This record gives sequence, structure tokens and C-alpha cells, in this order.
Amino acid sequence: MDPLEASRCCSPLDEQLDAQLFRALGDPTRLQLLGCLAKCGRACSVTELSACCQVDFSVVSRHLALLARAGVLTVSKQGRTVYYEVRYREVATAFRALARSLDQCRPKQRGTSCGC
Amino acid sequence: MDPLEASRCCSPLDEQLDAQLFRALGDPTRLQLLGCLAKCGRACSVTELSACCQVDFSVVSRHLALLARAGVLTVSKQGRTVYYEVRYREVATAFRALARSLDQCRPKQRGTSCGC
DNA sequence: GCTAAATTTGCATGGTGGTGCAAGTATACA
DNA sequence: TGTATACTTGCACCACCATGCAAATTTAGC
Repeated sequence: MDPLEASRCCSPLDEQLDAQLFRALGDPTRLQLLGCLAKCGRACSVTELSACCQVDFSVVSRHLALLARAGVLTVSKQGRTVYYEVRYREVATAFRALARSLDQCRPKQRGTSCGC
Repeated sequence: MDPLEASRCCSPLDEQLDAQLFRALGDPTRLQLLGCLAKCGRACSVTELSACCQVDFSVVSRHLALLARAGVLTVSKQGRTVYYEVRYREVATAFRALARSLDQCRPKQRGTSCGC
């Protein structure tokens, strides 16, 4: 199959290769925040999380909001405190689905690529 | 656990949250190329792949080289033609490992976060 | 060797994004 | 009502990057 034909060929990959998601994860500071938050295992406030980075508090606030928009984090507000938490299940599921789609595209012995 | 403590706490996540990888995947044109290549299921030349995008040929060449540097593609040269192919197994494995690490961080009923 | 094909690389440009500071907003508490 | 805390937003700045064009490089074929 030609790559041009393949490009016109629908696959779960088309939705799973989400530029917004990967773009959100493509910044070192945001990854640091995400790692911090993930390892923490609970919802954290912006103030708490800003202690993990060297960047300005406002920058942390923006990064967290961006990660939430990308679907990586959830937001919840209690009083004047804003809590962010990792969407463990959703993110893990998304990555597994992507891995699965890649596997299905992979040419096994004499497989016919993604079979679409 | 405090997020600051968590940040000092080692986890597979520290390596799996690879900014270079996500940054490489964070561009629409590169994702288009990757999807095209993945669905195609075989090694493709730069010329073939440039038919899938609207951008200039040289841009495609640069994008593919970048994806290869990030570990997403492999390169092989035959004569004057350069073939790129998706590292299906490696990429899928990386995503699954990341999903697994996230799951382990996730606070189950009374889990102790990532257990580190 | 010469020409053409396939790809890479240099260069300039425009746009986007990460950052810090300061001001603004929202909420709790006295 | 006033003040402090938690956070967001406007603004400016700088760096990086995606892009296109043109030149350079590599290699196949005559």
C-alpha cells in the first residue's frame, strides 16, 4: 500500500494521534509538574505544585490549566484553592489504545498492515 | 505525601515522561506523517511520504529526521533513497510502560500512591 | 564524467510559545 | 469592611521552531 492511500485510510490512529495532547506533554516544565502530581497520587493545589518547579507561580498556573485543557488533569476548586489531579485512568487508557493501534498496524509475518 | 517530596521520589515515570518524545509528536504535520507511515505498515521513502503532506519536501525530510532522533522511526538507506519506518514495537512498549506507571501511581482504595 | 533523481542543509522569515512581572479577581477570615 | 491568601490574566520579551526557497550533497544510470 502506498502511504498516500494509507493517509486516506481511516484508523483509530487518526484520533489517537492527538497533537494537542502531545504538545501539552512536550514541555519539560509541564512534564515535571505532571510527574510531581502523578507520583504524589492525590489532588494538589497550585501553590503546592509551584514548589516543585523553579518557574514563576503564574507560569505554573498556566501550565496546569493547559494540561487540564489537554485532558491530562482535572480541576476542582475548594474555596480559594484550586486542586489539580492526574486523570490516571483516562490517560493510561489513551496510551494503551494508541499502543494497541500501533500493534495492529505493525506488519507481522505476512500481515496486511492495518487491515483497513 | 507532599508534591515536593514526591518530586524527589524516583519512579519509572521520570524516564518515561520524555519531553523529546512528546515534543516530536506535538506537531500536526509530524503526526500526519507518522499516521501515514504507521497505517502504511512498511518502510517508506521521503518522496512517498511528502505526497501525504502539503508542506515542502525539505520540511518533510526534516520532520522525519526529527522523529527518528526522538526514537519513533528508524532510518535505512538504499542507494539514494532513504526509508523511514515506524518503530512499532518500541513505541507501543514505551506507551504501555507509561500507562502502567500511571496506574501504579493511581491511588486505589487505600493505596499509598506510587509506593516509592 | 555527465546528468538526473533523492535527499539534506543553509538561510531568512513569520509565528507561536514559555517566561516573569505586575495588576486584577475571588474568597476566607477577622 | 478591610486585609490577606490563592490564583488568574494582561503585557512585553525572547527564544525557538515550522516553513519555503535555493544551493549543496549523494548516488544511480548512461
